[in-house]
Amino acid sequence: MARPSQAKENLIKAAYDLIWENSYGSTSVDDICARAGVRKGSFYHFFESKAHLAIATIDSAWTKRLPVLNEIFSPVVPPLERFGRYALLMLEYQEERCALTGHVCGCPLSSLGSEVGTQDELIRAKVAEIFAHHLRFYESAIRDAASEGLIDGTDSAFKARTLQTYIQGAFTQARVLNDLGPIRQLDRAILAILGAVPEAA
Amino acid sequence: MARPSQAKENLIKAAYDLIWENSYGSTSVDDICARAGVRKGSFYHFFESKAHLAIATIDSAWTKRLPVLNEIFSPVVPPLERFGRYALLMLEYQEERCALTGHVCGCPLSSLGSEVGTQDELIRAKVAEIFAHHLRFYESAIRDAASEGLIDGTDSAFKARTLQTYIQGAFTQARVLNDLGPIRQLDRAILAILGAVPEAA
DNA sequence: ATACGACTTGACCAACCAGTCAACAACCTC
DNA sequence: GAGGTTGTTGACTGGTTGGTCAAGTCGTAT
Repeated sequence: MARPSQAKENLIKAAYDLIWENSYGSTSVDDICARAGVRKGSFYHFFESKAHLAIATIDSAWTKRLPVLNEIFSPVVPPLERFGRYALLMLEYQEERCALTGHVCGCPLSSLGSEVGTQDELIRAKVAEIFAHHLRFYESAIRDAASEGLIDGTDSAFKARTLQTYIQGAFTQARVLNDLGPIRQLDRAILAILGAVPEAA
Repeated sequence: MARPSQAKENLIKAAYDLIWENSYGSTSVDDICARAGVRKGSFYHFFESKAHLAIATIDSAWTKRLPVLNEIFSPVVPPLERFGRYALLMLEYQEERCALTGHVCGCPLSSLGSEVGTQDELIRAKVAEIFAHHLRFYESAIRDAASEGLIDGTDSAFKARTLQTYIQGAFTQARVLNDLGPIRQLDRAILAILGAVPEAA
């Protein structure tokens, strides 16, 4: 039935890389097609618009990220250590990207969401959706940490939101300053925000 | 000598508003000229490129913001109250913009810096410069708070950086979620991050 | 083997993009 | 009021933008 084709996957990968490294607005459909080795006609066979590709890109990235988060934030892992592992993973991703592109690229979701947030409601909502998923991991780890007496347990939801806001800020700042410093401090700052003594690494 | 003209100021104001509300990439020189009521030829009489206008926009905004910060972060104001006033001002700005545009717009510097950070080094560096200025206000207030015994005084520089990262995250998140919530929580979260009991408002 | 739908191709479009330019108008100084 | 500088105008360019389309190609289920 289906004629086998890697075009769709190639387009998603190319778009993800180009938008992350540059920006949504400065990445043209032609750029994406060129990197993917796909003709523009095929692009519009798979995606009805550039915005729809961006959304597919987010979905694809989330599908790949979810099992990783499930592992890191597994209830088997000591609650505070989950954040340590998460911070380390984020640092590794950023270092890898930075080595590849010569720039600190920050969070692809954050950058994209901030760029088009006021203009493309579909993309904005999709980014917000993924953020909401992340928040659940933070909340769960914070509640577990509180129940083990590792941190103060009042208003876990507020702590989780604060943490997410901070993490998002770290990525944005790293990109703007073109400096991995904020990502390197992620681990320490998370523990500080949670009010934990930094010995759970 | 100089023929009086408001064109330059109009262009800066128009660019500031349009880029803040939308994005750098999606704001064309024609758009800016149209809103400013200025012909494109005049644009290029005052600015050598779109990027140079963006930089002039940042400079102009900073020149207007500096005396406000000097007042809020005056040594005359109790250290922790400075953050409270700052948070309130930020909320007022955001509410005003939101009412005007129908969207939570976040921090214009942050959004712009994140968008073009990997592509335009001049703009990126200019945004980073303004961030560095802000950091000094935070550091000073934190040191003052510590010397008054209001908060723990170990590693004020780290606390200031953490705070700035958080504040930046709050703006980005507010924009992406199209929700003033993160800005409304600014006051409380800042005090929590500083480890202060929330009674200095 | 044939037929059908999934995929590909390259040419095409109108709109828009940042930036240019030569001619012109208004102001200030002298 | 003459002259030089500063600001203004609108038409122009060459390239790029997101998106379209008709014609073709290929795999596969029957």
